Amino acid sequence: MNIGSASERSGLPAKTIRYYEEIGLLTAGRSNNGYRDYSASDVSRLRFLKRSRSLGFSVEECRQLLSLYNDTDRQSADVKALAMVKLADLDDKLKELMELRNTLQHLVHSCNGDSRSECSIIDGLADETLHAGVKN
Amino acid sequence: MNIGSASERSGLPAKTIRYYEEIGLLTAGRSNNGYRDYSASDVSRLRFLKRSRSLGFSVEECRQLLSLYNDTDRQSADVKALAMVKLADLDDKLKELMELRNTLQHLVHSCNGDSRSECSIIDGLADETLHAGVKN
DNA sequence: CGGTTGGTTCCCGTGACTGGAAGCCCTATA
DNA sequence: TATAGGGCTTCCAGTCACGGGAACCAACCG
Repeated sequence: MNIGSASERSGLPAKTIRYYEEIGLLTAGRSNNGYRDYSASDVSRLRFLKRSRSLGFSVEECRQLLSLYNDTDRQSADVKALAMVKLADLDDKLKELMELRNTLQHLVHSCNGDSRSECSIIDGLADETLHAGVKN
Repeated sequence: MNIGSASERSGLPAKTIRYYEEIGLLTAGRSNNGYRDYSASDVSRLRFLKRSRSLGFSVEECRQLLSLYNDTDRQSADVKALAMVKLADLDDKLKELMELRNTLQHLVHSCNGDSRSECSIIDGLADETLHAGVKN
């Protein structure tokens, strides 16, 4: 099938599929007219990539996952190890974002939000000691 | 003071400070020798920028915040409105990341992680119906 | 006077695409 | 059969927020 159908069936934009080929993630065959030609299993792999990307794996991590996907002799422990690292990354990122959110919420709550110029958000952004203060 | 001192006192790399000047965020004066020359209030603004960036504001949002910072006649409601939008963005992002994390954790838990090739993580990544299933 | 450090500008690279231009290929319709 | 359209191709540029590094000038130290 042409790239348009593969795009539709995988949910990935054609541009992205060509990009993945360019970086050697997934190379399709070519028809006589020069068009890219995708098989059903290519579409499966594209879907695999889409889902892995949407779960926060980087393209390089997807490259590893895809090779594990393609290798039917792999050990599930290898996959699990990769996923657990990613899970820990996500937890770190979540923690960081939560702290950030709490600091910002603290700033928002402390601001009157009226027509006066005094603004504790601005003051808080200017004063880095507030950051540590919020953490406690 | 030179850019090195401004960098040290603000905590921003010199590269970043030059970049901010290039995009018109904060323009410093120049000494006779052509070096950039920073005042104490420039350093305050740089610190303000650093903190705003670290709280998840984009450079364009920082541009707005900085103009509010510079404008002593502003109304605190304007600042609060901007901060609240950002807070809502952060909440959205957190929610999305949490779902993502839970899906991944589910996949990790369901995998035996042994030497066999059967791997429910790989299966889960290949099968998008699992995603909806995890949400419920 | 030479060496080191710290400024300057400029350009390239990052990650993961997205948009757009120029041109080929295929099909449907007048 | 001519042509209009849509889909496909490649290539180039832009995104965001810088970071690395080259080539060159300025300041300072011994």
